[in-house]
Amino acid sequence: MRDDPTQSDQTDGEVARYPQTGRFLMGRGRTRMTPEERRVLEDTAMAVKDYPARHHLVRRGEPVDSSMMLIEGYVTRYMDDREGYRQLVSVHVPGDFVDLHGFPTGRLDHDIGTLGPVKVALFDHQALVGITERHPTLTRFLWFATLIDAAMHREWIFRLGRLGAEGRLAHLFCELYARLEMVGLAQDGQFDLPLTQPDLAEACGLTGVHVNRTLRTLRERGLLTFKNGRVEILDHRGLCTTAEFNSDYLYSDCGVWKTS
Amino acid sequence: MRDDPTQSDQTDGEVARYPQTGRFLMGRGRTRMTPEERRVLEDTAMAVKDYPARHHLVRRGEPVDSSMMLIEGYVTRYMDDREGYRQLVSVHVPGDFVDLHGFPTGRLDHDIGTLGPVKVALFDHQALVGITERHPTLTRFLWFATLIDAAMHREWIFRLGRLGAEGRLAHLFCELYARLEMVGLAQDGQFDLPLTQPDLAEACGLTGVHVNRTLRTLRERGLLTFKNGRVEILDHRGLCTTAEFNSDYLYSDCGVWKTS
DNA sequence: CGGAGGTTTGAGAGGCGTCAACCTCCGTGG
DNA sequence: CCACGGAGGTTGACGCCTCTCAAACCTCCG
Repeated sequence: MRDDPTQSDQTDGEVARYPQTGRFLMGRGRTRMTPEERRVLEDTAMAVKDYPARHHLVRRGEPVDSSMMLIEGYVTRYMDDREGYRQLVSVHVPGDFVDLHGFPTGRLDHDIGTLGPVKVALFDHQALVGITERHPTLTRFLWFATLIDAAMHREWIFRLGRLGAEGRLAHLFCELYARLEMVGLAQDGQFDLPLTQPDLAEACGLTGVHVNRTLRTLRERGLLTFKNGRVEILDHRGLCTTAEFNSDYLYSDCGVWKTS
Repeated sequence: MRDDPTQSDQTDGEVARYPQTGRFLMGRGRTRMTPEERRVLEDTAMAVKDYPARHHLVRRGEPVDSSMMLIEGYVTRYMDDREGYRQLVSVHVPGDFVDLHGFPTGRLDHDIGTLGPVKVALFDHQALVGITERHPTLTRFLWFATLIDAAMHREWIFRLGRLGAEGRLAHLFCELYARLEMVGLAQDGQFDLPLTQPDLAEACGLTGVHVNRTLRTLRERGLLTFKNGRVEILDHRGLCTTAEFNSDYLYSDCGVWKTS
C-alpha cells in the first residue's frame, strides 16, 4: 500500500496539509502555486458534504451560486437526448473542480450526478469573486483548471468522431488511469471505477451490449480487464496504441504516459 | 441589406466604435461590459493580421505568447488521428477569441487553421496578465468566453455520441446559424460557410461520401440547402427537431432560437 | 426465496464506410 | 481558343461495424 515512496508520500503530505484542496492541480503545476495561494484556496472552501451513489447534484439550467471540488469518489456530467438516453460529457476524479465553470457563467448547460458515494467541498461564488480581485495569479490557476476540462472535452470529441468501439473504451481507460495516477489514486495499472457497462456505453456513444462484446475483445487481446468496478491494465503500451492515446492534453508535469 | 434595423444597426455601431473587438461576446452579455472595459480590451489588441484560406495558424504543442481574436472569416481547430484523418473540434466565427485558452495554458493541444481568408487581432499574453491584475471583472468576461467554447465542446460530444448523420449535420448548421446571427452575420436563415463536404465530414465524424448523401436527404426533406459555401435554412423548426438542438448552451441573451 | 439490476450471448437488421466511376467546375498553360 | 488536370460533388454496389431485440444467467439483497 505504501510501496511507492515518492509519489504517494508527496500526495499524502499535501493532502494532510490541505485536506479539502490538496489534490487540486496535483501533477499539473500545483507545485507552482505558492503556499499562500494554496492556503487561500483551502480557506475559501465553505463546507464539506457527502452524497450517496447515483445522486443528482445539479440540474441543467438552474442558477448556481457555489461550485464543488471533488475530494473523494467519482462524479459525472451528462446530457440527455430526446428519448432520455444519456451522453456523459465528463467523468471527474478527486482534485477536480467539478463545476467551477458555473462561477463565470452563473448556470450550467448540463446535469451533474454522482457515480459512487462522494465527498465534495463547496466554494461560494462570492468568495471566488474575492479571489479574482485580490489574487490574480491564483485566478489564472483556477481559470487554467477549467481549461483542462475543455482540453478533455476536445479529446472526447476526437474519440467519438474518429475511433471505433475498441479505441473509445481503451481511450477512456487510458485517460482515467493517467488522471488518477497524477493524484495518487492509481498504481500498477489498477484503479477503482464505480461504473457499469451501460455507464461506459453512455460515455463512449455505444450501447451496453456492444460495450460488453468490446470489453471481451480487449480482454482477449490481453490489454485489460474490467470487473466489479475495478480496472486492471495488463498492457498499457498496447492499450495506448489501440486508443491512439497521447497524454499531452492533460497538461501533466510528471507524466509516465508520455507515449508520443 | 439593412432591412433589420435593430440588430444590424446595433452590430454596426458597436463594430464602428470597436473595430477589432466589437463582436466579442456580442449577444452574450457584451452589453454588461462597461465602456471602459470594452475600451481596455480594444486597446490591448496589438496588431491586425490577414491570412489566406487553408492556412496553418498554430501547431499543436508549440509555446504561444499571444492569442487571436477573429475579426473576419472562419477558423477551425482540429486534431489528427494516426492515419492523418482530421477531427474538427471547433469552428470559429468573427468575435470569437479563438485561442484565448492558450493564455493560461501556455501551449495548445491541437492545431488551428483558417478555412476561408481571415483577419485576426493579436493579444499579447503579457498585456493579458495586466488585465488580470487590474480588471477583475473584465477578466471574468474573458474567462467566461473560454467557457462558452467548453460548452460548445460538450454539445459536440453529445452530437457525436447520440445523433445519427442527419442529426449531426443539422446540429452543426443550427449552431453556426445561431452564433452568426448573434454577431450580425446571418439573416433569414442564410449565411456563408466556406466549407467543403469533406470538411463537414471532419466536423461530424463521417465520411465525405456519407455527408453528400445526408445533405441530399436534408434537402429532400425541405430542411436546408448547402451549395457553394452558402447555407440556406428552409425549415428551421424542423431542422432544430432533427438536430435535437437547444441553444441554451450558447449563453445568448437575445436568442430567437429558444426552442426548448 | 424471489426480484432487480447487471452481464453475457445469439440472430438479424441497418447505418455508415469503402471502393470506384463519372461528373462539373475552374484555373492553368499550350 | 482549347486541352488538360485537379478538387470537389454525386451516385452505385458491397461489406462491416454497431444497433436492436431477445433470452438466459448471475449476483446481490431484501
